[in-house]
Amino acid sequence: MRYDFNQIEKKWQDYWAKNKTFKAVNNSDKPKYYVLDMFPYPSGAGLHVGHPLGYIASDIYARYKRHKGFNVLHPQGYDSFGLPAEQYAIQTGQHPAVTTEENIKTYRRQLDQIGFSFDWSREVRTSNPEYYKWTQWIFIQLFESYYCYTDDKAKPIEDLVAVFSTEGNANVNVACDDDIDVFKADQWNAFSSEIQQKILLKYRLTYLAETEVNWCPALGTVLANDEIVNGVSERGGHPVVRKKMTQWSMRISAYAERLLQGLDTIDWTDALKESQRNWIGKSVGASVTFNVIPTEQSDEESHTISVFTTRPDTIYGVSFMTLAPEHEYVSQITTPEQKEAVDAYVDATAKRSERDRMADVKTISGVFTGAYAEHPFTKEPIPIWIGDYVLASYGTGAVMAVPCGDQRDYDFAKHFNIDIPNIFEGVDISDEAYGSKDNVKIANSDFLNGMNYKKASKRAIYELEQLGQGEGKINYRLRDAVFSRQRYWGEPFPVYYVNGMPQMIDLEHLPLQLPEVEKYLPTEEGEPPLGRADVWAWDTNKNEVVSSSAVETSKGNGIYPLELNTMPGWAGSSWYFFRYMEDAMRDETFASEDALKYWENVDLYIGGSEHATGHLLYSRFWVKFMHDRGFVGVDEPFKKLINQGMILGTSAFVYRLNFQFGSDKKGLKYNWESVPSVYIPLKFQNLCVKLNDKKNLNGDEQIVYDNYIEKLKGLNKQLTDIYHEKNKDCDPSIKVILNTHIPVIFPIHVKVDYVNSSDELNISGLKLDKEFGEDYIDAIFIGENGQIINGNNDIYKVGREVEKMSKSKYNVVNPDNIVADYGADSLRLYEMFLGPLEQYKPWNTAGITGVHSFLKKLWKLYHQGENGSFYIDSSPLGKSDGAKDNLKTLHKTIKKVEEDIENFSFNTSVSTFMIAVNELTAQKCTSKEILQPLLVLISPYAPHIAEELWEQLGNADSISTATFPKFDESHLVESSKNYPISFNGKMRFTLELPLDMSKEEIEKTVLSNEKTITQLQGRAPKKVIVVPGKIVNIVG
RNA sequence: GCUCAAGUGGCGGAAUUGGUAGACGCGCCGGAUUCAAAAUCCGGUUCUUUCGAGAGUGUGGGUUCGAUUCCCACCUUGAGUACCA
Repeated sequence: MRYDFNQIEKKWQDYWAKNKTFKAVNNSDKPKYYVLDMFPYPSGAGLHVGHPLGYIASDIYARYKRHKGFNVLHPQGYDSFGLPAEQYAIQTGQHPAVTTEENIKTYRRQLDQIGFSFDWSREVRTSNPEYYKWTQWIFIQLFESYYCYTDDKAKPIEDLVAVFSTEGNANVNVACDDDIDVFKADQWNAFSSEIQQKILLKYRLTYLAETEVNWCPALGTVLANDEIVNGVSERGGHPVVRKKMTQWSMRISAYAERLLQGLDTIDWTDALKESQRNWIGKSVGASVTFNVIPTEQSDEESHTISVFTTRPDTIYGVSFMTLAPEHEYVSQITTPEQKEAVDAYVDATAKRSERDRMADVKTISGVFTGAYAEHPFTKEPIPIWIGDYVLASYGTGAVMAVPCGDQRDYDFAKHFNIDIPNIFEGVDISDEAYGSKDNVKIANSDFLNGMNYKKASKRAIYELEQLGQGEGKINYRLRDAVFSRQRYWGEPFPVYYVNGMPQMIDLEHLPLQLPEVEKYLPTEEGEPPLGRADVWAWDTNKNEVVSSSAVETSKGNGIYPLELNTMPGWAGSSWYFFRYMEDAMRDETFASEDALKYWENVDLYIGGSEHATGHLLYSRFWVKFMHDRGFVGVDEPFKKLINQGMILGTSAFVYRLNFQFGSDKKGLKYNWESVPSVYIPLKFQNLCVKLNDKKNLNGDEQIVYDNYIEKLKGLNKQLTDIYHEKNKDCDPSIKVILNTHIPVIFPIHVKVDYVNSSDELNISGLKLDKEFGEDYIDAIFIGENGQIINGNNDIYKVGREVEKMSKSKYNVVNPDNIVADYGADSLRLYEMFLGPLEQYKPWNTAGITGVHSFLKKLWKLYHQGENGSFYIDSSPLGKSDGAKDNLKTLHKTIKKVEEDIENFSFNTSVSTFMIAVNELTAQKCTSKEILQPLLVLISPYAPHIAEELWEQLGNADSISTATFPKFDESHLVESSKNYPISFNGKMRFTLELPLDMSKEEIEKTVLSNEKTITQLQGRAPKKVIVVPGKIVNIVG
C-alpha cells in the first residue's frame, strides 16, 4: 500500500469536520487549556508558507494538551475590519463586506487543508454586526466610566457625579484632562446639563476632545502613534502631519502604572516586555515650579513655570530654562526687545514638519525671551530661553536646564555662551556633561553638598515642598490613544449628538449597523465617508436609524445626527479572546459569566512581535478596564505569549549582461531596451571587471566572452543604430562599440518556481511564463561551462539571497502547492523542522524532501508485509534483546518529545522522530506495543498520517482522544558507558567501561590502555580527572 | 545614541545543570538498481594535513582539569526606540 497523502488528508479532514472532533465544551471534569493564535486579517493575497508557522506551533501544542488530558479551547477567527479592503473598495467600488467575505473563504480553504484542530463553531469576525454590537457596548461602558486613583480602578461615572454634586471636584483624585477648573457642589448643581456633560468629558475613560493628531492626507485618516513608522504611515508609507481635530480618545494613560506593573505577572519574552516598558516610559522625578520675575513692562499678572525633572538633585546646577516654542507662556513673558526674534523663531519652528525636526537633531537653535525666572533656593535670576529641543508634548513643555548634567543642555549652553556651573565633586565637565547618576557626589549646592543622587533627590524634593515650589512626581511617556478613524470599514460609534454633546445609544438598540454609501471616499466637505450616507441619523422616539435629512426637516423632534467616524482596527481585537469562550448565548451577552469563569484567560498566545505596542497593549488596557467594572474576572488577557519568527524567502537571481558604453561626453551610460538579453552565471562576474581592467580571461571566461561577442555581432545593425543615435558624433561601427563598451552584470529576480533543489534554472518554463510576456523569449543563457544553452548541453545556476517573502521579489511560496505535492503533514513537519519557532529563518522548498521521505519511512514501518501491505505484530513484546532496543528507542523518544513540546522546541522533536523511525526500521520492529504509542507522539505534528495508521491498527476512535504515552526511565538504564578519553580537554578516543566501575579502577584501566600510552608519548600525567558516567580527562 | 536578540560546516540548524562540537535534514561526492531518467537504497561529506596528526563554534583576553555554554572588552548582523528633560 502506497502512502497516498492526498487521499488520507482529505479523508481525515472530512472526518474531523463531520464528527466535530475538536469542538470544545464549556464544562468538563478535565482541566481547561486555552491556546490562541493572533487572528489574521483576511487579505486578498491569501496565505503564503510564512503565515501558518505560528498556527502549526499552536496546533501542535493544542493537540498535545488534549493527549495530556486537557479540555482545550483552540478557536480561530478573522480581524475583518481594516484598511486594505477599504482601499480596494475605493478603487473598484466593490463593497468591502463582499471582498472580505471572498477573502475569508480563501483563508478558510487554505487553513482547512493544513489540518488544524480549530473549533470553528466559535469563529468570530470583527466586522459582523453580531460581534461589533459588543465592541460598541464596551465603548459605551468606557464612556460611562472614570478612573479613580484612590481605589486604583475604573468606576461608574455616576459615582463621580454624586461626588460633584455633594463636594465639588476640588478633592477628587481621579484621571482627567489637564485643563480642569475647580468648582464647588452648589456650582455643579447650578450648571446646565450641557456644561455638566462638557465637564464630564474631561473625566470619562473615552472622551471627545480637540487633540493634536497624526493626520495622513493620502489615507484620509488619523493614525495612532503605533501606526506610524519613521514618520510615515505603517500601511503604504505615506507622509503624516500634525493636525488639530476633535476626536474620540481612550484614557489609557490612567492605566500606565498598572500596565507596567502587570508585566511582572505574565510570562512573555523579555524583549516584548521591554518594548512595552519603553512605550509606557515611566520616569520618576519631581515637578518644580519657578516664579517668573516680573519686569517693568509686564502686566500685574505673575507667572509660574512648572517643569518636570528626573534630577531634582541637580537643582543648583540650573543656569537657564528652556520652553518649547509652542509653550503657552512664550508670548506672555517675552520682553518687547526680544519679541521680534522670538516671533520669528516660533514661526520658523511651526513651519518645520515633525519629520524635519526629528531628522535634524544636530543643529542647535533657540532664542532668549528676555525674561528671567527666580531660582527657588538661591533666588538668583535665571534666563528663560525657547528652543525646539524641548518638546511641547512631553512633561510640561519646559525644562530646567542643568548643562553640567545633561548633554543637550550642555550643547545649548555652549552654543549660546551660557554659564555652565559645575555641581559635581571632582568631575571634569570641560568637554561634555556628566550624565550619569552613579558614582558622583553633589557639590556647590548648599544643603545638598556631599550627597549622592538618591539622598540629594529626596532632600531637594523635601525642601521644594517646604517652599511650596515642587513635589515628587512620576511622568509617563504613554499618551492617550486616539480612537477615531475617518474611514468607512470599521465599527460605527454608537453615538449621536444633541447640541454637539455626544449621547450613547442604549444596548437594546445595538448593533448600530454600518450604513450604505455610494462611494467610500470622504465627502467634498472633508467629512468621513459616513457623511455620504443618506440614512444616518438617530430617531430617539423610535430608536432607529432614519434618513439624514430628517435632522433638518424635523428639528426639535428628537432626530439627531450620528457620529461620522468609525473605530480603529484595534477596537475589535482588544477583546475577541473573550468572545471565543461563549458558544451558546452570543446574542444576550458578549460572553456569559460561566464561560468567562471557566476559561479565564488565554494560557498560550502565539503571534508576531509587530503587535508589541499596539494590539498587545490595548488588549491589556481593555481587559483591566473590564476587570475593574466587573465584566470579566481576569486582569491580564494572555498568560504566556510567544512571538513566532518570520519565514523569509530565498530569492533566485539571474544575471543579465548589460552594455555600459565607455564614458562619453554625453554621459550615455546604459542601453538595454532593444537588445535581446544575455544571462551569465554569477561565477563569471569577474569577467566584467577583468575586461574593464584589460586583464586576461581564463578559459571558461574566454568562451563566455566569445559567445557574447558572437551574439553582439548578430545584433550589428540594431546596436550600431542605437549607438549612433545617442552618439551622433561617433563612428557607429560595431568595432568601435566593442572597443568602447564595458559589460556590467545586473541581478534580476526570477520566480523561485523555476528553480530546482540544485539551484538549476528551468529555462523553458521561464520563457513560457505569461507573467513576463516576451521578456525571456529571445533571451540567451550562458551556462556553467560557458556554453550558450540549447537543450541539455549546459545548465544555468541561479544566485540565491534571503529576503522578506514578497510578491515583487518572486520568492513567495504558496502552501497550496506544497500541500498538493507533499501533503499537509509534510508542510507541518517542515515548517517546524526549519528551526526554533521564535527565530527568523529562510524557507527553501528543496529541503522538504527530507521530512517527506521521513513520512514515507514511517508509513513503511507499518507496512512491512508482503508487497508493502499493512503488518503489525500484536503479540506481547517479550524480553529479548530486540525488544529491549525497541523499548529504549520508544522511551527516549517519549522523553525527548515531551520535553521539547513543553519548551516549544518543535524543531528538535522532528529530528527525534526521524531518529526513532530510522532506529526502529533498522531494528525491524513490527510490534504493536511500540508502534501504537509512537503514533500518539507523532500525531500532534502529523495528524493525518497518525489518524490513518491508528485506524489501521484497529482503533475506532480518533487518535486525538488517545492519552500521551507514559515515559518509563527503566528502559533507558545502561550497564556500561562509552567514555570519552580526553587529553588536556581534547577528546582523543573512547573506551567502553562498565558504569559500576570505581573511579580508581577507571583511572587504572585508562592509564594502562595502549592508546593512552601512545598519546602520552612517554610523558607522565600530572593529573587525571575522572567523572564517573561522564568523562575522563588526562592532564600532562 | 540607547535597549533587546543573535553570530557554530556549502545551507537550515543540534549540543537543556560547563564534560565526545557539527545530531537530524538539505545540498554535494561515490556506489547499487535502471536501456536511460525519476524514485528508491547503501556509503562518504568542518577545515588543514607530510595521513602520524593538528586546528576549529564572530575577534581578543580571563576563570576552569575541561568553555559553543560562565566573566570582561571589542566587532558584525537583525529588531525596536529615539531630542522623554
